[in-house]
Amino acid sequence: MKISEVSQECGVSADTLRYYERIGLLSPVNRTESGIRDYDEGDLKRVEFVKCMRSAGLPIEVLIEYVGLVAQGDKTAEMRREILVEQRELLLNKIEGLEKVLGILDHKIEVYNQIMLRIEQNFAEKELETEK
Amino acid sequence: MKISEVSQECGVSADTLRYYERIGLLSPVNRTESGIRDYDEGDLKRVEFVKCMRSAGLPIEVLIEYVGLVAQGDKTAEMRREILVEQRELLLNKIEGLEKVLGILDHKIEVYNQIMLRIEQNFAEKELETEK
DNA sequence: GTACAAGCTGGAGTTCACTCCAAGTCAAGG
DNA sequence: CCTTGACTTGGAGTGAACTCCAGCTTGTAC
Repeated sequence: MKISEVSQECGVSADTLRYYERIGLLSPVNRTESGIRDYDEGDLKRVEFVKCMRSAGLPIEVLIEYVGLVAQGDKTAEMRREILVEQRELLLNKIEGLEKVLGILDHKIEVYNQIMLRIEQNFAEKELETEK
Repeated sequence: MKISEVSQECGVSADTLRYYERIGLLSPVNRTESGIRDYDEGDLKRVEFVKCMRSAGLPIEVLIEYVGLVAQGDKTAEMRREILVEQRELLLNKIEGLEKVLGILDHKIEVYNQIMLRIEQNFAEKELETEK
């Protein structure tokens, strides 16, 4: 599978895929003899994982550390778990913060709805007055 | 109230407060005759609002548009409501996305927990073997 | 009244995460 | 074979949102 196909499949630009590899966020991908990247299923999965975690705002640095630990094998499992637990906690806090803001927005919208209603009523009253 | 106090109170740096004012995200604050900013309750509220919306990732550009409309008075109420509704929708989508990722993280952590458990068991078994 | 902390301005610098570019190599169709 | 489009690299550029700085003025404590 070549880079353009992975890009299409995963919704990640080819530039970004190369960038991720360069900074060590994706382990080096196999190449054809002429040097063109040839992604396999495992690569696909790793790309999807990174994409998913990035979509939740996990910093690239943390993910680099994580994939570095994966590369070091089983003995780093505990450290990886700790990273995941920490990021989970941060994500939960973030979601809770966003939900609060969502509530505030909902409230503000409700207030605007009331205002719009009153303006409409005012308008209707004026219509009536004009008819008199 | 001077800038350092507002900064303290709202958890927004003085630099950021000046920056927000410069780009029109906060309406110009009253000054003492010598030119030093003197924030009033209304300013405080506006700062809190901006801080709150920014914390949820609403883009500065959108907020500038919004506060611009507020400055234009009642006739822009409907437009403001539309902005809020749109941003509410975006925020909701974002939260839903984050919740999905949270679920994935939870699942991954659970898998790691199983692994850690197995490693511990292995360890215990080896201990037993050594005792034999 | 003299330090010195805090305020001001315009502009430059920083960080994060890409994104684009130039210049060269490679592969498939006609 | 030759064109055309996709791939390669290293490095430069971008955009969002601050953050810092130099050089100046102002307010406060002793």
